[in-house]
Amino acid sequence: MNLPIGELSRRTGVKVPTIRFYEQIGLLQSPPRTEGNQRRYGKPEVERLNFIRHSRELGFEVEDIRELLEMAASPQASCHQADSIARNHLTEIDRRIASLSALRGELTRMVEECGHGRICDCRIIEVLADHGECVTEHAH
Amino acid sequence: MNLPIGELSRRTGVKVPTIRFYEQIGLLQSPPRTEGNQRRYGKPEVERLNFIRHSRELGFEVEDIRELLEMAASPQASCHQADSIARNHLTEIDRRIASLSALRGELTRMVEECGHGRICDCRIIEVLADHGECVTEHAH
DNA sequence: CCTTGATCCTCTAGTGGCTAGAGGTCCTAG
DNA sequence: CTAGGACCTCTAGCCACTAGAGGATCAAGG
Repeated sequence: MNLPIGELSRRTGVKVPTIRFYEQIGLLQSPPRTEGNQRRYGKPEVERLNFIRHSRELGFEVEDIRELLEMAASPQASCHQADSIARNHLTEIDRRIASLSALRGELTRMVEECGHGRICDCRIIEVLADHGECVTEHAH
Repeated sequence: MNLPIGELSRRTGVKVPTIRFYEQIGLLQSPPRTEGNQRRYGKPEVERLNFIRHSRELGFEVEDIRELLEMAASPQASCHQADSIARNHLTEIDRRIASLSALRGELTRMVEECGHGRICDCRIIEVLADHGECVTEHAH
């Protein structure tokens, strides 16, 4: 277990530049180096990076992950804060889903009403322009 | 109709720096200036900017909007391309909704299973760590 | 021991779509 | 003529990476 960065990358599915980036912003600690200045990682880093990857996949922001990692490091503490981060995130996801669904509705209507004729009669352009006429190039 | 940028901003709901930004990236043409070098806008710009704002609200990317604007400027052309842009966007929206919903499911399960006890027993942290034990701070 | 080529290093800059701030000029009402 | 609000340009920052230049190191084969 003395993995170079490429191997850590393969085991976690996190790209090499991203790993270095995580180190730079302090999500990962600086690992020990070889004499030739190359990073070498152990098992704890594999786990920590998997934790980060999974959290990112679930859409948590880096700042949230920072807190979640701290919590994970003190197993005897209350998990109230973790719960709160997760719930806030859930609310945000719900908000995004709602907004995307509304948007989907408007887009669907737009596309369905398009008569596939000239731009001038196109509902898509019309809806975007938000008024009853074609938008004409303005000669000012 | 010889509006300063602040008035254009008020009428379209697009912030002043954003208008200047749109000009910089070529979404809006450079308007005429006063002797004192201040921008003055007319009605066509109000319409064009409303078109842009509405498109952004619907989640279209700037490159898409660039094309849509070009189309809107040639009203006799076929609207096939507009239709295609809108359909692609709709597909992308569907993809995002699906992905967020899946994520919502996992998050909900996580939050519901949290026993509100110690981190060590917390499903949230456990799921994120993706294995059966608490993640412990690695002393290397 | 030496070469080869894959992997590693650091550093800078770019992505998208803005937003913020510094430091200065202009416009207009009183 | 002055005050202060609105305007100007320019640079830098946001998020979470990604790309690329230009060079060093490592491990395996000859």
